[in-house]
Amino acid sequence: MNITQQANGVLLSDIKHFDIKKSCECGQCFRFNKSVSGYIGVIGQNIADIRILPGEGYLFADTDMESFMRVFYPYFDLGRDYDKIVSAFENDTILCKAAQFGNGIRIFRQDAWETLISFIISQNNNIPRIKGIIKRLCESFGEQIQDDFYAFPSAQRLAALSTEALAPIRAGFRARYIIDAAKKTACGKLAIYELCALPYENAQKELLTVTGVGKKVADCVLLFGAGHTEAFPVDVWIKRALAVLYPDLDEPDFGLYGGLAQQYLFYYAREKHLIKL
DNA sequence: AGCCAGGACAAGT
DNA sequence: ACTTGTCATGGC
Repeated sequence: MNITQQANGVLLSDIKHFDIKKSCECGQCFRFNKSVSGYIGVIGQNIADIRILPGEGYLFADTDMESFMRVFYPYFDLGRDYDKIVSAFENDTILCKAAQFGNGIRIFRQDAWETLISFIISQNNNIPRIKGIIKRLCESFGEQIQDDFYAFPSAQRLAALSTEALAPIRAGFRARYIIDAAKKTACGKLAIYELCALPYENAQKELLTVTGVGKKVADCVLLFGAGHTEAFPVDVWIKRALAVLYPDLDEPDFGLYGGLAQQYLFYYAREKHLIKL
């Protein structure tokens, strides 16, 4: 892996296990969109303008080394050895196949608060509409960064709102869940940024105290927003995938990096259009 | 037009 | 402990 300062940004080259398309479209994040030559989205207060340079790598446009190392390096999980993780899957031929198919998927380290709200919104919903609701949420209550790019609104800001005030984002029955999560986070009852330091079970228990957060949403927050790589969110797609791929096992355990296994299986199930039960 | 969506919850067995 | 209806909205 090479990281070099260029005139118009930072170039990431000679990188294995990083497919920006797969990583942005595997359903883990909702704030990235296709651009002319890559993907563009918001990370905290920063705009990530990633341009694909075929055969060369990725150019992170309009940024410098300092910002790259502080914001993008941790977000895109660049310090992790994915080869090592995948090698731990090699005794599982099914998982190996899924891992090969999904090669390049990285687990982004998203903001825990943003992840909580995003996956509350995700319940009984589809990805295009989830993205729309989150977009309206940011445009309505987040701070403008530049042009059409808005930061994710703070818990304090949303905690001051009524469910009626959220009507414009059209979150439906999830509006009151969002407000409840905001209030618990803003007052400190839910220590959202401590979840990464807690053992998995304890962290999950904390999240389950929020109205509208069940096991699946909690596991998504733990995996995508709190660095708990062992979290294994079970949704309808994973249920189908497990039933088809592991018909004899009722609850397969993929270990410490089950979260990555889950992403591979999820991507595999969706892209291969695995039949319904 | 109608089914269903990266579920959770409450009320019923 | 399992099963079922309901929730608000709109993508396909």
